[in-house]
Amino acid sequence: MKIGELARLADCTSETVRFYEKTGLLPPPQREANNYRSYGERHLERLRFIRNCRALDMTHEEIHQLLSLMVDPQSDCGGVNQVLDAHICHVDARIAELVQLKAQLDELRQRCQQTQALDACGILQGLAEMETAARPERHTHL
Amino acid sequence: MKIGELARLADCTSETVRFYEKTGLLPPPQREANNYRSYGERHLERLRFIRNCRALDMTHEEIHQLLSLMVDPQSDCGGVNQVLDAHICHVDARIAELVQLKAQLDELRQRCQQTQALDACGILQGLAEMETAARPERHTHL
DNA sequence: TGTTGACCTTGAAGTTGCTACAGGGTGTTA
DNA sequence: TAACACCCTGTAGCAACTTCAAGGTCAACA
Repeated sequence: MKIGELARLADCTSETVRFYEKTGLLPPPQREANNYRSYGERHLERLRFIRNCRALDMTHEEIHQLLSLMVDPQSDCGGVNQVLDAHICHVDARIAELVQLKAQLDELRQRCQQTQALDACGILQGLAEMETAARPERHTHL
Repeated sequence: MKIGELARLADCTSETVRFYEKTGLLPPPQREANNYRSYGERHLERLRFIRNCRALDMTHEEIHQLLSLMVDPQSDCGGVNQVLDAHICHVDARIAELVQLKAQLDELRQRCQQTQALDACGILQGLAEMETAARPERHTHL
């Protein structure tokens, strides 16, 4: 099948497929006489796998790891489990960050209960006076 | 004061300051005879304001809006409140997305309780079979 | 036969908010 | 005079794509 059909079946665009090929996530397919890319079922399976991982917000690197761990039929799925556990930790960490951020924002929002002069606005005062409390470094990509 | 001192006082780097100038978030300062940038208190206040907004994960565009809304001393803070409310909505939306994602990941993780052969691993099966359920479009930048 | 339209090709540039050079100039101290 | 910390400009890199430009291919229709 051609790239457009593959993309449709995996719910993405042709550009995304070409991008995955360029970055090594998807192996280069065969070409037809007219230089069009020609894909088979294996490609579709792999692309769907990748898209599913992306739907779970995994990075390309995490996906790469999974794909590498899957090539050796002798190996067990311990590595796979580790990658997933680590990813779940990222998500947990990001949720915690955002919940904390949300609390800060709510507190700031409380400071101005009605429309008033700029000078009196508690939000602007808050934004001016906040201690640029060295914001926690990102440990996640989310 | 010179750029390095300004940056230190606002807890960022000189590169970041120059970047803000280039993108129009910070106005170009005067220059000394040697072409060094020369900043005053007003610049520091503005930079701190920007850094505080960034610490709250606002985008440059949101910050731009706030800064624009602040220049007219006649106006009230209704616009400011709106920007903040919209931002809080973004954070709420992102938290909801991630919580939902976390649930999906936990469910997937359940499918493989011990290290086993790749073929049997419920996680890999899950990743292969998941319906690429057109993942919800991002409405936020977070 | 010509042409329209849908599809394919490559490569480069844009997105966000910086960070990290490279290659130079300036200024103070030893 | 040299070392060193600081400043300057401009460019490239990150992630994961998206968009655009400029063109090639192919089937169908008048």
